[in-house]
Amino acid sequence: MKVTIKDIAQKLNLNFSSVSRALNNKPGVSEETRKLVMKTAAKMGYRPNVIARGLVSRTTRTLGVIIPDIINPLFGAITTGIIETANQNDYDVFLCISNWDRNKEIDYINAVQQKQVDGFIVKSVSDSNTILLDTAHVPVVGYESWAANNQFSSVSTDNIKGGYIAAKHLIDCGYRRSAIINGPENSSASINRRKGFIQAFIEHNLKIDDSKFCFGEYDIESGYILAEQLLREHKDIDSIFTNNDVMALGVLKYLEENGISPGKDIGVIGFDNIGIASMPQIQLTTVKQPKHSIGRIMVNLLLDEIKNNAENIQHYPQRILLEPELIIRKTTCKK
Amino acid sequence: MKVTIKDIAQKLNLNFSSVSRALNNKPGVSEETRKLVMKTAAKMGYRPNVIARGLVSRTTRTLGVIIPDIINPLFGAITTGIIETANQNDYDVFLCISNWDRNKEIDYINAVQQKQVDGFIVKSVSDSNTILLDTAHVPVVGYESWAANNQFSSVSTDNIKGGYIAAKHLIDCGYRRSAIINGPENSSASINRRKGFIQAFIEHNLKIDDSKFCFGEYDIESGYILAEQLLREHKDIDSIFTNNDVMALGVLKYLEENGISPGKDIGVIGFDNIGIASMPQIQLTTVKQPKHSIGRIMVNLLLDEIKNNAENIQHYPQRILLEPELIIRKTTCKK
DNA sequence: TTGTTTTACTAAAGCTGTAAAGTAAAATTA
DNA sequence: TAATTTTACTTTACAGCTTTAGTAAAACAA
Repeated sequence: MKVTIKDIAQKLNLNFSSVSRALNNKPGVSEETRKLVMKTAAKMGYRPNVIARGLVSRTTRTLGVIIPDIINPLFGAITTGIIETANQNDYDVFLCISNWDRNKEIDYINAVQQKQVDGFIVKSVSDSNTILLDTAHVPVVGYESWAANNQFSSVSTDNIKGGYIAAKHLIDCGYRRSAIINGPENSSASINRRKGFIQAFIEHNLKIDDSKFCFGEYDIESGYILAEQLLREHKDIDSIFTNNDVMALGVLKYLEENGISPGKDIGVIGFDNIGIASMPQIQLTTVKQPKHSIGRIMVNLLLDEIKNNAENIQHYPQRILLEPELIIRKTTCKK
Repeated sequence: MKVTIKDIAQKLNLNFSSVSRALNNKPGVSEETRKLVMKTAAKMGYRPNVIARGLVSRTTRTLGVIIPDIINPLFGAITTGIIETANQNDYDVFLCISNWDRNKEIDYINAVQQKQVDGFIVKSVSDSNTILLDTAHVPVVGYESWAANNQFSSVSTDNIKGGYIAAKHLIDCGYRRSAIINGPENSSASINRRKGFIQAFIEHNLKIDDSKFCFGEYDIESGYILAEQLLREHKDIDSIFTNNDVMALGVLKYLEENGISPGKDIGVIGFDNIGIASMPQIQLTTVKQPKHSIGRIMVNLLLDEIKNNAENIQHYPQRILLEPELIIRKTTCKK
């Protein structure tokens, strides 16, 4: 069925290792033989079994990528960046979707590691990362994983700064009584964005009330439910900072359904700058993350580490922080 | 470094094949030894190298998936369905994004095939599928590939019917002069949706003008540009059928920016039913595809074929057509 | 006790490829 | 022409695992 170098060798009455060298452009075969081998290989439809090759070289040119969810356009864009950059460097990607499930994440790490990936890119749900690191002796780059574990490199947007510029913008617009719709309580992104947000309020001698922090999942429903809850419990809220755009969409949905005009009646600012945020019907003010670049940078970092690892160069984990950018649209414009 | 069965064998003064049998629960080892091996393997942190195992079994429990784009929520959802179902069956997935580029697609097919995937799921951009089939002797399942090549199985929504119910709904709403914003001219989905659409118009003794068909890419920009063009060239258009929701979003963007009220001034119906379509600010009427199921069904079909292939059971390509469903929202409500 | 069967292993081959070492013939040098 | 080097191969080993065949010892039957 499948053509191997042995089949080629047999056909040409050559030893299979000569065929190997001919195909790999290594010395030790005459130009004549090499050409003959090449031609025969092409004619027979030979495709190297890179798996077998990997057994010898102990590399697979394959990366494992574990992401919570690709329907959230944030991760969709990051994943696209990852896959594109990996492919440009002749790596393929095992894509795993943990669906925010800690156990699934661990299962994936084990399964994919057994497939001998050369490295991992992980957006960890909980911080099972540590386990990963101990058991897998494989280079790893995380997204937003620094706080949890600085044994391996991490890339993220500067979330403190992102929270800060979000708050600063709200304050500049004249909002004074903000609420925050956070992601899960233990999410480091959420923690840092909140931290930066509060910091700006303090710097402007404004108080921000703990009771106006609420926590949920990073999805539309959560945004919707928490908006309802917040606005019911606190009549004085004049603006909401949601920890991502998808949640902000939920907030906007609630506002729309209840005849509350975002921007006028209440300010809303999100995080990520997903595509839909720019729709004229939405016009969500948000903090942009360089999503595609995040993917690209993570891969480049990982490939570096893989290379260093192969050459036994000492590994120093790096933390890369990317700049957030304020995108002002219509959901914040009190003045 | 990495623990192999040989390391375990050496430690226990056993032959490595006894270790192999012990770990795989095959007969030929005493219960005592088996337990000892198991315990030692766990203690030493042994992880089987499934790659090496695959060399012997000639399977990798890996699928190759080639998709044009995962930021379009349609493919995001299909891909999620694929990955989830694959994982439930202990398969991993190489995800490749062709970015609607025919050559990239071919490159991917070659690259991934060399990694000995057990099967392919492909949403082909052009129909390079044929090449694939000839060179790769590997089971393949396509999304919307039947018209192009019925050598391998294909799953899709019944696009003719989808187009039909879209038109029927517009007619029922009282619209009479529709335009169609299609995808690329050679897209089979686009062709079939248009065909069904026209059919409904004919059945209702209505005429639909060829000059109101236009073609573009499946993205927001295309929808935007073509809406502008259509409405400039044809003042009488009362409704637009776009071949997917993302394009419809572009149309809605144009309408919003020009003070034209969708639903009232002009009817808009999309295709796919992506998440944002249900946002109150959007409320896009559309034809729903069972996206997640499409992914699931493709994987199940593929795994069946892989199994049959292994058992040398004759392969008959199947065509699976799923039911589209009309989702009525606010962008169509003339009456 | 001898012969047979079963048990519990070991040895070796094979999956596909790379790489290092070995060899015979051709080409070069003295 | 003989000695040396180069060329073009072949042989062998190995990557990590499975599988088949082979073997020695233990268990059993006659």
